[in-house]
Amino acid sequence: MENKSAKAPRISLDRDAWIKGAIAILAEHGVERLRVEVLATRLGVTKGSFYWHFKDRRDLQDAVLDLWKGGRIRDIRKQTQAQPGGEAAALLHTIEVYASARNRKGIAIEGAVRDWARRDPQAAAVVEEVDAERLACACRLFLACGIKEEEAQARSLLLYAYVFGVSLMRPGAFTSDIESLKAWIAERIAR
Amino acid sequence: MENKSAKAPRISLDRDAWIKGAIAILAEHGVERLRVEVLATRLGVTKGSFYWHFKDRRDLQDAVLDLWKGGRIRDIRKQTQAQPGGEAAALLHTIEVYASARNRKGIAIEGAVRDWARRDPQAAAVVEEVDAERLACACRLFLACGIKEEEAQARSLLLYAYVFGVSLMRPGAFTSDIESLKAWIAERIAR
DNA sequence: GCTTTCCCATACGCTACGGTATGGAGTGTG
DNA sequence: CACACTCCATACCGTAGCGTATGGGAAAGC
Repeated sequence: MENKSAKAPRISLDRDAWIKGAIAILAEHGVERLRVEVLATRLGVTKGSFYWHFKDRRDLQDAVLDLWKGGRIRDIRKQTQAQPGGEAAALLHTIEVYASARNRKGIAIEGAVRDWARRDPQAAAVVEEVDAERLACACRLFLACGIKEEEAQARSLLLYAYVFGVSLMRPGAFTSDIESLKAWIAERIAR
Repeated sequence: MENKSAKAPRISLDRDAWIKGAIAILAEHGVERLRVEVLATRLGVTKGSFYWHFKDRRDLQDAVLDLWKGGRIRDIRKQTQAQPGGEAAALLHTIEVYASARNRKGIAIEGAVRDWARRDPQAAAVVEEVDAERLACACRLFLACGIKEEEAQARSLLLYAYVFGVSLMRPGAFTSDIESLKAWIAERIAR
């Protein structure tokens, strides 16, 4: 029983609200389940609204990729900026941020996008760009630590491959103290 | 125009043929696209046949998981058996096998299953079992190399996380000589 | 030859979803 | 007040896919 005077104050979604909702579904269920009717229902409207803001489903997907790409590049630059002398700490911090169990939502999105990229060229291109930026950022830090070019590149690749790798493993039953293992690994990568 | 005397000799699929076909689709398009009608068409029959061999779609999926699990466990045990003194070489060989660009089909299946595991508890359980077995196998090799328990565990985790991580990265544009980078990384993990 | 069993085809109902067409309520704007 | 613009609802069509019901042909056993 909704009172007429208390009814929803004409919310009026914009493109961004749709994209954010889409990213949420992406994180929870993957691209395949990112459907316009489902998303519309979730946002409390019908798909009639969707097709006013977007040309079609693909249009939404492209917007999602764009937003994600921008956010990731901004984030990695922020995470890897270090004052002179603090580069090693920044590296450990980066590993910590990406490999830790908090940041759940971000890891879920990351995984969904990477899976998406395995079949979609657009998504693959975006992932490649983001990876390149991240590798470059890490590489800069290693170089600032006095490590020579090729080794810096190798360590950067190892760093991100490891970080993304653990995100899709479940080393739960492997050992009692997973954290000390991760600490050892971080040291081996960064130093 | 099919000649009556030349028509197909009553092929008669069995459960295994369906499962193998399912794995092929899994590798190419992921679980979400593993549909019984599509699979049936691909095998040259209709879904009437499918529902004779399987209870439902889930039944097929479980069979796929079972077959994959068995194969992976058998494979990792075979890959990691080494004569005394050859353990370090076996480790490098393991990295090489899992991280190299050949073995494409296997990597594709691996990726599809891991993505599958992010939403399906059954798949997650299977992945966890396989991971545990692989970690244990690698750990054994490290221990045989004279590395102490905790470090062996850490290195094993690093090994597989790295290997699975590179499988979903595209470090193509990062450097000119990706192979020497991978060689450096393999050395750092194994020795 | 007849029956049983195996394997598959056909036909059906149902749901989910993409995309379009169209109307309509709300909010400004002249 | 008339009009236009924005945002959304409703209705509709077409396709893909799951699962079921049922029949039918081939091979095997009797």
